[in-house]
Amino acid sequence: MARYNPKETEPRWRKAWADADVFRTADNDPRPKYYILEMFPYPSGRMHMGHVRNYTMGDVVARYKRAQGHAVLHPMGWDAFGMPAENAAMERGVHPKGWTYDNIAAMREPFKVLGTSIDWSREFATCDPEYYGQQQRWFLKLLKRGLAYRREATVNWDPVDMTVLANEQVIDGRGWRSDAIVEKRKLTQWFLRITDYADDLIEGLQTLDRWPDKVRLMQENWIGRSQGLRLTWKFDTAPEGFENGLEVYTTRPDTLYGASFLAIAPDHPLAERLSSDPRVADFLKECRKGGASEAEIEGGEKLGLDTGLSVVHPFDPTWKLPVWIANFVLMDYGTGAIFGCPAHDQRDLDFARKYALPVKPVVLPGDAHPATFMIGSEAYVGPGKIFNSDFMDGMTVEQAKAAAVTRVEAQGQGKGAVVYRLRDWGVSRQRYWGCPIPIVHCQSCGPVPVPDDQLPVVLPDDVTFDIPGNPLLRHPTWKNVQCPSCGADAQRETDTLDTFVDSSWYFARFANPHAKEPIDKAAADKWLGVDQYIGGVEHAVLHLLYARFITRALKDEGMLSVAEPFTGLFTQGMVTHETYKAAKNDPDSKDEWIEPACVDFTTEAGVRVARVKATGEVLVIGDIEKMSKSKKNVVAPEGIFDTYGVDAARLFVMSDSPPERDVEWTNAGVEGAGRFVHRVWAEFDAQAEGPAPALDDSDAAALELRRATHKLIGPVGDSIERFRFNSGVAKLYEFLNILKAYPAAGAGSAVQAARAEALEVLARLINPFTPHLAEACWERLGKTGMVVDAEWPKADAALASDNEVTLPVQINGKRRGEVIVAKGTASADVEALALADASVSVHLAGLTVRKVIVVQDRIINIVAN
RNA sequence: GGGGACGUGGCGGAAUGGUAGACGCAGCGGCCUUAAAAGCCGCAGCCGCAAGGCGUGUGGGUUCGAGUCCCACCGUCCCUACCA
Repeated sequence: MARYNPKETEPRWRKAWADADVFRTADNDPRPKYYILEMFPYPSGRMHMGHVRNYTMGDVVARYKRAQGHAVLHPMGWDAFGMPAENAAMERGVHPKGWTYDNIAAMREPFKVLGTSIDWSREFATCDPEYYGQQQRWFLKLLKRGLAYRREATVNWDPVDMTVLANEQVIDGRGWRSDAIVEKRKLTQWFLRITDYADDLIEGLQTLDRWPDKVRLMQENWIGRSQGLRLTWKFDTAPEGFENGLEVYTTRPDTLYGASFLAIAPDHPLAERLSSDPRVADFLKECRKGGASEAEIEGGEKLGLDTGLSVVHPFDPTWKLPVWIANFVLMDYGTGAIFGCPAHDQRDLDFARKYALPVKPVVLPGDAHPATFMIGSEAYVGPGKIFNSDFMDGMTVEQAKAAAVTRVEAQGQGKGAVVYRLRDWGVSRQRYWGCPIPIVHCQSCGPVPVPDDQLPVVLPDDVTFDIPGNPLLRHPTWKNVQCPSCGADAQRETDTLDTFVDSSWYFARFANPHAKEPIDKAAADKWLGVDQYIGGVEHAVLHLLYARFITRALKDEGMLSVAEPFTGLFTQGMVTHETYKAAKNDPDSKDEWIEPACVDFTTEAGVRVARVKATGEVLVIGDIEKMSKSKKNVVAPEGIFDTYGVDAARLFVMSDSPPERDVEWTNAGVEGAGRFVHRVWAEFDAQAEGPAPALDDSDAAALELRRATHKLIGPVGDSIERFRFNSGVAKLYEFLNILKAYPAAGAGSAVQAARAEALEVLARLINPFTPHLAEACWERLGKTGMVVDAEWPKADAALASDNEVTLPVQINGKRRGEVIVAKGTASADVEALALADASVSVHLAGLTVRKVIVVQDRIINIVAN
């Protein structure tokens, strides 16, 4: 009896799968298709436990669907453009291209070791010219449709690194790498018109019934549709250029009679118009200083300046309101101007109290009296009846909104409008390692698309990173070209595309990764949408929204047939680990984190104590956190594979926690999974070799085992379908405990026959989770072929359902006994049995039975007092 | 400020409104061993010798029956944020 040796077994089976090329997907496979995809990884060069969890999850489903008879597409690629490669170039003098492809090569190995059932023939990286060239092709089609455009926009500019930073890269107003104070700069940038699809993207969410509600809600909030009124206020005396008045946007036209001031954003054109006044100029300077970091907004005080201008109320020509510049008004939402109704908006109220502006309530809560209702320091934002409002008096808030809009529209001063929080997607990046935007700028022709026969626009290799800024911009020759339109000297666009563009269509490219057009429509029609997409929830409003937008845009371009890229979505939790840090005397000193590999544990006086292995120094056990370099709580998968085996690692991440929740990595946990692997093998190893004897249901023990076997099949499959892998694994553990009670008896016994059946089922049920072990077991059973190609077992319905059931008997909801009856026994008979039961009747002594509830085959409850 | 999720043993967690705590980890006892490790067999929510009682964050409600449904509160976590 040889102990199972994963180190020897696992590579052997991976080779067998590769040799047989079992995971290659044929486009002409007639079986029902199933497209499963995990969010493709960034090639950092290191696989981490999050990858193990993500890709194992997908692999469990992929292998299960294969066994269920689906043609499964399970491809793999690399999200390979982006800043880390350029940072490496700047820090270490390596080339981003070499660095990236080296990383891909380094990561491909552990991904293969993980044993996932991936069709590697479809692999590509987004930095392959073959891929990004096709991306340029469809970008130009979007440009032609007006979905891509250029405009001047305010961006975060890092003056040291001389580059634009994304909002996420600005930390407390400083560049994340340079630590320089970030400036707001106006630059001409490329945008994708995602706002054209705002309504469509909201509506589409309703069709995504296999997405988590949470993600759908996050997208809905992010798009932020609001219904309101655009309203133009006439100036009492109009400043030059604003003769038409000042347009504001409001969602509360019902509160127009409660208005007490107008306020414009500091970067509103009117504010700029007035900045010749030194008071205004000073104030605008003050506002810009603040920066836009969240912390500053949080504690930020509301600042305002009265411009001295006044406007006329739309419903009362004698009513004049002051126009202020206020720091809390945002230029890029609505019209950049608001009317303030302090009584019914908290920000307006704060502002009004500070600058002693009038506060006039116009919405009366149901329980309040008009004479006594007062606004203190809290605005009233609830429902009620309108008052103090002339023609709207007595209306509900909703009625008044409609009435005000109608009146304003009739006066020609505005229009009901829908406004979105969502902004167009700025895709320009002043960076080298991205997809070049295929445009040539010509003095006379303007921006000209690069002609199709000159695509792809390939990144030049001879670039330098010794000084900050965009290497493409300072490249001596690359940008100098002739205008494709007029032939004059012209310059290439040196911005590259946001890497989120790369990941917005890769799932469609997998249908045929070497097509001569961006998307092979026939292949895409066969495979899309992705039946099951799996990834982290952190992409809920970034990647997952962008991909939905691009899919729609490409559909409208006729390149795709589906509007939704991912019909099923699952967002998995993170892999966490305990943290360890050196005890410190000075509370202000920096934490010194210690890697788990350097820590030993003992239990002293019932308390778990962590010590540094080498020195014995006692450590502080910190929080359980996402594995990260900074906390040094990372456990490398490769080491775990080596120590415990790949299957044990896979099994542990699938079994310990529900998949949507975080899982804490513990060595004890993976050891437990490893024990299961060995115990499974021991059962197969103990089975007598040779053909199994015939099944014999007249043997009670054998029949018992057969029942357990057939009862197992449904729940395990169900747990995979419903993404409850931990429960499925628990069922397998439970079954093994049952199986062990039936020792491999002498050859030819009924129990041995039942065991043979149990093992054959078990090998197929563990296959999704521990595929290497499953193959070894299958081989041990003497089966021909590999278990990877075996069908999912079918449960015998008669065996899987009991013909006897144990019914608990409750008295007033407390369990007092049980009766065993044949399944489907009539209620009256069950009731009689229950009342006759000795342990029940003891508790009924002195009580009168009022009612007996019998739930067939489930429970009996006796109501008595 | 707005939105969402979640509170079950020492720990991770099971439980279509129907026997709460499956399964695993840690723990305890035993077997095996010269010994240890591994392995195997058992025990194990809490109080209690037991009978029994109490138990799913707290307080109410619906129900024959609530971890599960409803209301309020407390706590933890996540997302989002001067969005007019």
